[in-house]
Amino acid sequence: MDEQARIMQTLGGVNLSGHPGQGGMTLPPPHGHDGTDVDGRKQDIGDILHQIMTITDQSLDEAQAKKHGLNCHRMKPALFSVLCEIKEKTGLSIRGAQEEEPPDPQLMRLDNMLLAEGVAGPEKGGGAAAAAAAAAASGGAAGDNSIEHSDYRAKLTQIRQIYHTELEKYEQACNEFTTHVMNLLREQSRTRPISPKEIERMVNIIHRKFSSIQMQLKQSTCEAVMILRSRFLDARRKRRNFSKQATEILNEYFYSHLSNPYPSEEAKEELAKKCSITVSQVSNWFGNKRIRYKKNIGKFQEEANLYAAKTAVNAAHAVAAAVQNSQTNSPTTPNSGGYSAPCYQSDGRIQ
DNA sequence: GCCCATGATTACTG
DNA sequence: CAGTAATCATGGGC
Repeated sequence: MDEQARIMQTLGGVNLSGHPGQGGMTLPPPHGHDGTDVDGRKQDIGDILHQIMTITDQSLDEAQAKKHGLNCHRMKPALFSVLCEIKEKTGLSIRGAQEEEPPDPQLMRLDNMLLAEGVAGPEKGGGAAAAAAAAAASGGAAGDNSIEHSDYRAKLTQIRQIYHTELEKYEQACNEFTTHVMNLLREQSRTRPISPKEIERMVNIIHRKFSSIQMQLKQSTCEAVMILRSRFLDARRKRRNFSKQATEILNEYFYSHLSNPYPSEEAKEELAKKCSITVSQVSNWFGNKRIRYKKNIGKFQEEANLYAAKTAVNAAHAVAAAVQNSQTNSPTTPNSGGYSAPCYQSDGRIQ
């Protein structure tokens, strides 16, 4: 039994003895609640503190001995029955205070969220749920930010681990404390009447206290997941300019198909591969480009001319190479960029 | 720090 | 569901 328990036990024992002032542990008489005697109360508290501070193993042993003496006292059974009687009379108020706890809606919400995020619940499902959540958050664009996905999963796993460790700790502490209190009460029940109901009530109080701590844990875990998610979503929205090369390839395609700048799915895939971006990024790019070009053709004129010239040079090179090729050995016509024939005029305008 | 360019998102349409 | 138009939010030049 630890020091605290011994103190409590001693206090209980001494209190019960009804002989304050003996045995080195004196508790002040109950105080009036008028609040006028503030100085006196301070003095009392000071006394109590002093008594606690001056507790020694010796005084505790003395108290134990006194308690033992009391237990063996011939008047003890009579005193015990009187206490039982008093208890019986005051028991009504305790019974009246009985309450069945309805499930806390906030706790349920937190539980549901933790379950949905894969933090609570079975391990295997957790990872899958997290991955699914991540995929859903990315708008279904598969594979485009797998780095963030794994990062997200790793962080979520970390949160999950911390959550479970803490939860376990709380549970253990709760059990330990409950056992401790029950032992204490059992011990005390030898000198004062304690009904099983009271013990149950006490256990309930302890459990409620611990579950409120658990609720805090759940709340902060939820917050952590939320922050992680928002960061993840922010990262998704973060814009990175495409490489110069990629923009060039896209522009070349756009201006060489100015009459119909709608790449087919295959063309998009090819462009995506060439630019090291996703198909949806290619679609975004063309969507943006079309609308921006249409809105201000004048502004893009120079660019259009530039790419028209570029494509023309490419085509010329291709032709030259083809001519050279045909002159040497092969009858086939090689393709410079892999694109279809440009359908632009020399000034870059749509045909 | 401002301002324009630009990639991403969203609401809407056919 | 692809495409349009508007809008958001950031990058980057000045």
